[in-house]
Amino acid sequence: MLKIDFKKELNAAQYEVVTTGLGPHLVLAGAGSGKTRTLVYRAAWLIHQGVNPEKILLLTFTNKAAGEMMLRVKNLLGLKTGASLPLWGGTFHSIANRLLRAYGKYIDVPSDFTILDTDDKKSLLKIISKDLLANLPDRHKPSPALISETISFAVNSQISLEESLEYKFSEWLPMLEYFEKVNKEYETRKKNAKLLDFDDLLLYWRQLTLETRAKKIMEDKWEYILVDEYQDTNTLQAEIVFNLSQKHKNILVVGDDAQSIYSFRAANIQNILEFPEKFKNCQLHKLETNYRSTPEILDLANNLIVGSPEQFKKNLQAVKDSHVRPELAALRSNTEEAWFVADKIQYLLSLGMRPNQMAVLFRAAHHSQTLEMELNRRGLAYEMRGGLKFFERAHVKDVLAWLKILGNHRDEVAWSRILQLYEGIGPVTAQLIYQRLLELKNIDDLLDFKLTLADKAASSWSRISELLGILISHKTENIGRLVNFIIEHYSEYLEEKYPDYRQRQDDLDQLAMFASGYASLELFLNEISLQESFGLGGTSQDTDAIVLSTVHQAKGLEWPAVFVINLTNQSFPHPLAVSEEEQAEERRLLYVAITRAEHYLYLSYPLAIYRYDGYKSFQPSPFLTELDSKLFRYNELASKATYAAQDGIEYVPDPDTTVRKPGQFLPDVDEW
DNA sequence: ACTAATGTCCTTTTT
DNA sequence: GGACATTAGT
Repeated sequence: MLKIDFKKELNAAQYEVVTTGLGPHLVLAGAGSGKTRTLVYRAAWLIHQGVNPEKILLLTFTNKAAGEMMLRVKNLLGLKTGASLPLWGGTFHSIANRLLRAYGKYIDVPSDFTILDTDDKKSLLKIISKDLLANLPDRHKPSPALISETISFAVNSQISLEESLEYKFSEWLPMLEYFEKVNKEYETRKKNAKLLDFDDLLLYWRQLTLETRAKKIMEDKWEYILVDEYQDTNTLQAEIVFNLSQKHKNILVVGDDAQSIYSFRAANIQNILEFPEKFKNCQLHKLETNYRSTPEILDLANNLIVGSPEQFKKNLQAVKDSHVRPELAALRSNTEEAWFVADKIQYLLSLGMRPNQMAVLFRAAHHSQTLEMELNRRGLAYEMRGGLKFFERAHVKDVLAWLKILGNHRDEVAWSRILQLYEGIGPVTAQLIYQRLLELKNIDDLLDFKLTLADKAASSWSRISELLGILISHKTENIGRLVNFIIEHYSEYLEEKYPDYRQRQDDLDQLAMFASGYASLELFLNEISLQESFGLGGTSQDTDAIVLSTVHQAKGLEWPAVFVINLTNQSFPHPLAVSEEEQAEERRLLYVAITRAEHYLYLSYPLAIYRYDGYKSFQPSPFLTELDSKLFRYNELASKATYAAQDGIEYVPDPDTTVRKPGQFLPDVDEW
């Protein structure tokens, strides 16, 4: 094991946390204060103290964060990158998945369950919804997405369906009974098909912590629990943490209440606020030194968060040297905004900055579209994060559905997806076939399974069973090979349905390549459903590309130069965020965006966006116009729009304002 | 029962 | 501009 000079490599506050005694600890860590570093060193310190690494559980918020943290622990301990670390670490969902595969039997959860992602969940709810209220036109029924959210929120907050409905979509309260019926049926169908959704993973893990035998196993397994991003845990997760730490009481959680941005997913800020009451003799620590950003950027962030009703008071101090003030730019349209960003990027590149030192952040995944086109036009490589993931793309899911059937032939969602790809098979026939398929004991029985169907459906079924025959007989072979069989069969449909089939074909080839690295079907299916694997979908980790990301996805990351675009009154705060709490969360979201930047920060917004129904004009985000104007450098339009907004006037740019072209948005007043 | 064509609505964030 | 629901036709 490497020798680590803890005292030298950490600041005083971090050192205190890392080397603190046992028992419960709450660490309030501001943005950029070395939160991850502290957690990583804490794990290493415990190990240096002679703690068996297997006794440590490290819970994080995203798989990316987990991967990075495990890597850093390894490096710190002097282990090779490829070496396996006996310490368990991951997201709540991925740990739950591992546990349930092993110990689910104690609470009647089959070990070979399939995980439903959000999209799968919606399709199952859609099937059920159709069945239950066939006579009612859809416009009078809540959408599957709405039902899904209501159920999810209820489970994760541990409240009733009624309370969840009242809180989230009170206008649907009159149909509560329908929600309950759908939910009940949803539970039944999941059970029959051996399906677990994301919420079930947490729900059953909590159940495991209450079951005597499983509880003992977990207590023997972990004596030290470390949790990152605690401000974004939900009620269920907090209960799991509480139950897990009852025996040994060695629990250390890190979080920042100013960065709580997941309440839509039932994150409960009370978890962190009430931690000291819930855990007796809890020690409170604060990390208030920011190592990331320049004082100018921090001033802006602090000024923004002043308007937030925050419970724990922190005062973030910068240690970096002063630099330029952040720049605020208003542009006449979203096209101009894209030119502006692209011009600035090329300017920074000319200063010698690398593409991967820059990121463009935005509120919603589709806000990047115009910019993407512009970057493509200029031949600038970028990596898109947020929005549809590789494994959520329609064609990828189609191919995966075959593998899922192979792994669990009762998977209703996968069957329904595949069957309806074929001519002559719609929802009704698909359901009929599925019901018959339930008679099968084993997927192998499918080889001599006979069905009577109408002409078109019958010929489709024979094509389906032909492929299944091939797959079943090669079941134990390399997964990449299986995927190739499926692609061969599927490509005809792909070319017909999608004009951009070439690109999609590439995706599938990548999938085959990726799949060939797995030894077993179970392992493969397991991992993809929680998206634990990186580097798929056209980009790999170490590509030198500009990052385009939603603010949510950017959480925990940092870049020397950050652009936050589309900061209009119609997107930040998002118009659907109406309540005071939601507005406060939008403010924290912008806070997270701003605090990602180390040296350069550009905030911009278009005054108009061209859409299908003509130009629509916008005003600057209220979060911007309320800020102290001395904190920015403004371009001409931005200063006019800001003054107008402060006087409560809508600003429309003067048509005589000099119109600029791409390449003409170089710095007006750049000071460096 | 399914498909193709027409009409209508909304447009967030994610494990 | 696109997802999705409804409607008319096979």
